[in-house]
Amino acid sequence: MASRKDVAELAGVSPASVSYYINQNGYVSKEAGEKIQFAVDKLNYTPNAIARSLRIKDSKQFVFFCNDIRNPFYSQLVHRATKVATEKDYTVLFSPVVDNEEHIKKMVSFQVSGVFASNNHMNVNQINNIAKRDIPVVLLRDIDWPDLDESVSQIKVLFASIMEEIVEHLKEEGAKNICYIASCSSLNIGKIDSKTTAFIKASKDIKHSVLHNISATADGYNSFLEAFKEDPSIDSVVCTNDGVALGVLKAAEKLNLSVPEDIKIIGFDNSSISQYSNPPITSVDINSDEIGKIAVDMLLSKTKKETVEDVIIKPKLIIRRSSKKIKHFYMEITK
Amino acid sequence: MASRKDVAELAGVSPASVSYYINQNGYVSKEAGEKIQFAVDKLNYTPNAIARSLRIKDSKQFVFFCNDIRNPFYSQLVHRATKVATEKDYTVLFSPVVDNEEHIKKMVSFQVSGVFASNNHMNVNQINNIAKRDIPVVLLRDIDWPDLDESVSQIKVLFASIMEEIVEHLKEEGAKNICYIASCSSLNIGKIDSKTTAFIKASKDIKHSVLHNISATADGYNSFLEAFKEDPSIDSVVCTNDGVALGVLKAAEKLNLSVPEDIKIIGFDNSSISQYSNPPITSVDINSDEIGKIAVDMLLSKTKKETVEDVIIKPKLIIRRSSKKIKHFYMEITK
DNA sequence: CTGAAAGCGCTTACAG
DNA sequence: CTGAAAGCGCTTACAG
Repeated sequence: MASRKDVAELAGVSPASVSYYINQNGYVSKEAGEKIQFAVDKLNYTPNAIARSLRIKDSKQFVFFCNDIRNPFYSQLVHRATKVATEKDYTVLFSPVVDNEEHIKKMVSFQVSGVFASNNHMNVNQINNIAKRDIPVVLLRDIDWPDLDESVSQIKVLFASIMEEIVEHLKEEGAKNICYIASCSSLNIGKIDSKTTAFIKASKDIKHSVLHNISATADGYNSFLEAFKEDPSIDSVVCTNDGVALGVLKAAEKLNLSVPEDIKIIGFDNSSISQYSNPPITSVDINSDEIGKIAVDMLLSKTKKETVEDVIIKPKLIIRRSSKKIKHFYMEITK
Repeated sequence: MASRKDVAELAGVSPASVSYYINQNGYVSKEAGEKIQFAVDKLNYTPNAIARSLRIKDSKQFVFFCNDIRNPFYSQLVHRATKVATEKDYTVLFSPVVDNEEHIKKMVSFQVSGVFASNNHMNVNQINNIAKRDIPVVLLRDIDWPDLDESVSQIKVLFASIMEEIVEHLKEEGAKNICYIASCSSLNIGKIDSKTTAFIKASKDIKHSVLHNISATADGYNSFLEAFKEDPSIDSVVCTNDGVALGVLKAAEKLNLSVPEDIKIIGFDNSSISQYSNPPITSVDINSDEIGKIAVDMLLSKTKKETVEDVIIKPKLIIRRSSKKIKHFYMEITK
């Protein structure tokens, strides 16, 4: 691997001039520039980003802690975020390991320029420790943490209002007993996500129940089979994501229940699964693509020490045939 | 941010001793160790990974170039790979930007320990350039590159045999005209992926066609609508992934075609979409989870200069109701 | 316009 | 058992 020194030698200039030339700062004569460019091409030289990072005390790497990119919500978010980061000449360190103190420390120790995290599987201290090191942090807030370091910027999704809208819609369609299938675990105190909290609050006037710790399609399928056996009066299921909703739909089919007549199903994320399943599934559009872009933009602003306001995301309910009887069949395909 | 020097001062030892203590090499007395540990805790010290990387000329970062993690095949692969890498104390730099020469150079310039790439959206030179820098490279081979640097290790999926199996199966079910929907673009010479090549070869005795450059569900939906309008004799569709297959299924529904009687549909990746859709979709299990683990294991071995054999993956055809009339309805749910 | 020099925070052979 | 010193490949204020 050619280093800056090799380039300088070949070009017959000092190493400093090579730096000045590469970074387009400082003065370097046209003649010297040409010699340097020739040497750079010849040696296929790329500046060592690690050395540069150490010197300027910034690696231009953002860390993304996302518990599970197999969830389309996150894969979309990370996809867009990495694209935007790349355009701005940043690079992203991705990690799905979110509950290991040592690992988090390690990721951050790469003199990282900023950290994005979704807080449903982390704890406040982990986030606060990063923020205390003066590293910009943007949090996709799922759980309300009163003692969060105030330097942390948040992206908040308005689950309270959308859950009210969902419950209202289900009531209009005749729901009497709603089951919510949550991805968060009920066991960990302080880890009930705001989606679940919002559901419980929105359902105070109607019979309801919550199933915890389910996020895969297969788990949705099995857990609904079980839940329905225990309580056949369940007539509506709201699911933490579309994959789970698809599992519930399949379970309903297995139980010979008609959707939406016997059982109404609602998912989250408005993924292609919900648009294209049969019947299409009512879902909530949270625009994770946009959140990915927003997250990087916020990180970038924080990097420049600009003041960054928290961002509020207002989800949209997309009603489809899994929750509403629609007389004339039509294709519910958005966009 | 506390540095090693701060710890040394607080503990009353030399910076070198701190290093020896942290890295568990060299000798440091029990007494000195205790003082150092105290200082580390007090200052919440974490060694600077960038400085360490520069010194040992290795960042313990792997780069993953994956064109689109929104595709469940890749999100599963990357998910598992990052988990395994983390266990081994490596970190992963993820990038979906795969066609930008400068960006690739930049990622690699972090004194990276290894690179994983899927080659369907890159070119040989990009890969060879990395390999020439003596960086371990593992390639998920989609396109056959004769002039690939021989230091590159490959994971090859046996598409030839599985495509034969698929075409055979479709013929048995009465297929006369098969359409393959490919994600690769036909425009770029040398970029036809081996899946497409394998399909064309397997279909030499039957009428067939290929649609290019389609990888999202919506595109699958629209492209099939169009293709069927042009050629209503199409009775089978093989799709590059399950998402596309779901789109085709929806299009068939829209056209009032019965599946599998009028039109047989086959997807790829055996994702939960294919297992849980209605009807369930015949698909090909490639075990991307396992590939993620294998990729990191190979990278790790190459890092230790061990000889690494190429790996052959044999996909499995999972037949479901979208391609085969099954008399007694049952749930085709694997695992 | 150009280069010598200090320093980013580490590791590690070497001398004591 | 411990520490002074060289060096990883850069950037950048400073002197010429």
